[in-house]
Amino acid sequence: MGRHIMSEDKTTLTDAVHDLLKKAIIEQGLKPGMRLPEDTVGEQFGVSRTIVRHAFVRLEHEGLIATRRNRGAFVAEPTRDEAQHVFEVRRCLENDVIRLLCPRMPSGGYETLEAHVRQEETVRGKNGPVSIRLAGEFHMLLARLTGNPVLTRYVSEVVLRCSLIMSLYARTHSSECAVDEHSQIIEAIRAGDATRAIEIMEHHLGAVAERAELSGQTDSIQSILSHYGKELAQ
Amino acid sequence: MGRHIMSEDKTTLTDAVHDLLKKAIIEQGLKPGMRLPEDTVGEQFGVSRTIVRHAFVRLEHEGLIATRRNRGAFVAEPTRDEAQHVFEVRRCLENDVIRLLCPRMPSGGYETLEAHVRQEETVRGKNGPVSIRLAGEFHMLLARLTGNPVLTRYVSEVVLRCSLIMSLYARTHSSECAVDEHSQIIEAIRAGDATRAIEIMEHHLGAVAERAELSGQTDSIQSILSHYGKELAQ
DNA sequence: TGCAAGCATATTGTATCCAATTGACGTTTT
DNA sequence: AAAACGTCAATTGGATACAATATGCTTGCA
Repeated sequence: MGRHIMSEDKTTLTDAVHDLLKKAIIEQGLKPGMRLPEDTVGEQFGVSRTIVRHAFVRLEHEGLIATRRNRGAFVAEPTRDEAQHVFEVRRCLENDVIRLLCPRMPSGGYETLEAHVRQEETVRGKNGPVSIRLAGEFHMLLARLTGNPVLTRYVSEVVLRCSLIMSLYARTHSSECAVDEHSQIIEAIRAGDATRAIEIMEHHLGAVAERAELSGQTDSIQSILSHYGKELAQ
Repeated sequence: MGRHIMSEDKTTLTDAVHDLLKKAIIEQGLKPGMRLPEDTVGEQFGVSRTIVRHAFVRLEHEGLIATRRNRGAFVAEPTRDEAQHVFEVRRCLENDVIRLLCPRMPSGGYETLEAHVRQEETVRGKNGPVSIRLAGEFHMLLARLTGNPVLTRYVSEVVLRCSLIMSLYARTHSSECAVDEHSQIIEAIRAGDATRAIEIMEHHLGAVAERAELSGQTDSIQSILSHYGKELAQ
């Protein structure tokens, strides 16, 4: 049956539904490939299909769902190739963030970052989902400190898409980010050493991408079909 | 009255309306700040408000329009600060493109680029709108050659937003891009000299941004209100 | 005559309704 | 019995209808 969502009408219904679905996808409540019927979602949240549809448009633009004409919406299920593209852009953008940040870290920026890292350390190992979320937020925070909302949005988008990708391809979720590398990045930026910060960042993200098994294989027909080999093998 | 748009139903109505509005905004048929009533647009294209609304969601996400609750949609009118943020991201992304492209320009890439530059040269000076469009497309083409669709989309978005910004703030449109610098960038990439290519690109985009008068002033309250001073002055 | 409050209109936000496409199941035919 | 065809339920694409909010104008009052 469901009831209305918005506690206060500061935002529109579409925004509310969008945010909830986004959260559900990131937290893997909704798994990649899962179908999202419009009226099911609408009933669940107590809104009409119109609203759900609008939310879908935005989610698709953000790469979190895919829609197929007359077939509806599905939680995005990026191929390995697509995943690699997202990771590549993430590396580019995060390096850009470092370059911008080195000469103009705002006052209080380091304190904010260190506070965040401390928070990450306290939950390390314990609460899996929370530590994954915090790891992502570290990178978004870094972007936000550049003071550039356009860049911040792009970074957020790719970081979130990476979360989705990891949930698809990662062998182990192993907290997704090494917390101590976050500290090292902060220190390198504080020292004004962009080159070193980028080096660490590259290693940091490279480790994540590798864990996702994106490096070796490609999306060849063979690699796809290999998963189905057993059913045909006699 | 208006008739239906889609010649063939390869795409959805929303896509068609979205593309038309996008084109109209970029070509300055729709000028920044202009109001976009839903039913007016709908009647014009022969579709219902539902479709227009969906198109608006995407256009807003792309930063080409701004919507205010219960007040409708307007063609985006970025402030100088916002404009500067867009330009900054554009510089970052285009430099990233160069870094990626240097070690892996696809075969036939240089030929495609040179053909494009030749095309730019033939219309140089003559057809203003066309040469502006071609200049933008050079940068999108460069991005596309990386083979990364995610990066290509982001570059396209900021390039288009820059067009909008130039139409707002540029003193002279002066073709917006120096064609010979495009050639120089190609040559630097061909030589594998990313540093030099980035240097030229920075100068290239810096010149564009300067023409937009973004460098000096900021968006302080004073600078905004100064435009209205006369009306109150006795 | 100038300002404010209230009504009227226009436009947006949301829900419902109709048409068109899809996928599945059952039937028929070879 | 297997394959192809046709019908049917379910769901999406799109339009219309209704409710809520903002804007503009008129009118009343100081």
